[in-house]
Amino acid sequence: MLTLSDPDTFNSVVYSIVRQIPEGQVSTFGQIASMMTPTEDIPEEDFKKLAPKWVGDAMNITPPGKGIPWQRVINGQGKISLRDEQGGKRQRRLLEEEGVVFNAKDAVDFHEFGWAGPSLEWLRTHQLNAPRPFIKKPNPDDGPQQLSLF
DNA sequence: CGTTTGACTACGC
DNA sequence: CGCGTAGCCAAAC
Repeated sequence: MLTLSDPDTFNSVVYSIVRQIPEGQVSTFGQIASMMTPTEDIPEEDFKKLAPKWVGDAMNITPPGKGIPWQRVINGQGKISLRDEQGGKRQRRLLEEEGVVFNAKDAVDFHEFGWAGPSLEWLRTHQLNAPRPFIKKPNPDDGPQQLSLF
């Protein structure tokens, strides 16, 4: 069983997930966190609140040169979370070089660039949950609103 | 040493 | 819809 309360273990799981994000797509801290299940030593409700922040912490100390596409992880608003201005510009540049587009609000449209998550096969072999899906924007022309996956 | 501060989010006002 | 807070914890002040 994974001991996700151990930061090193938690981070290694995060990195393994981030490595799956394809070029030109983005994930979020919350989406990555949603794939993980808390171990018994932490209440689930606490984990749900804290895991996204821990994912952010993991991104903050991403080991360089190991092929971890850290730039593809942004916040739930579709925006870059780096506080450091230089770092933020660098991340945006890296994403734009991959073809990711930022709108006028400096946000990425998940419906266009959001990652649907790893394959079910990969998730199963790594004992991870399917990620919380993005909610599709209801199109007024589509009649009654309905929630659909991605 | 005590305090502040984070690549976050969900939730309650 | 905006704003503050809780949740854990290590590192920097």
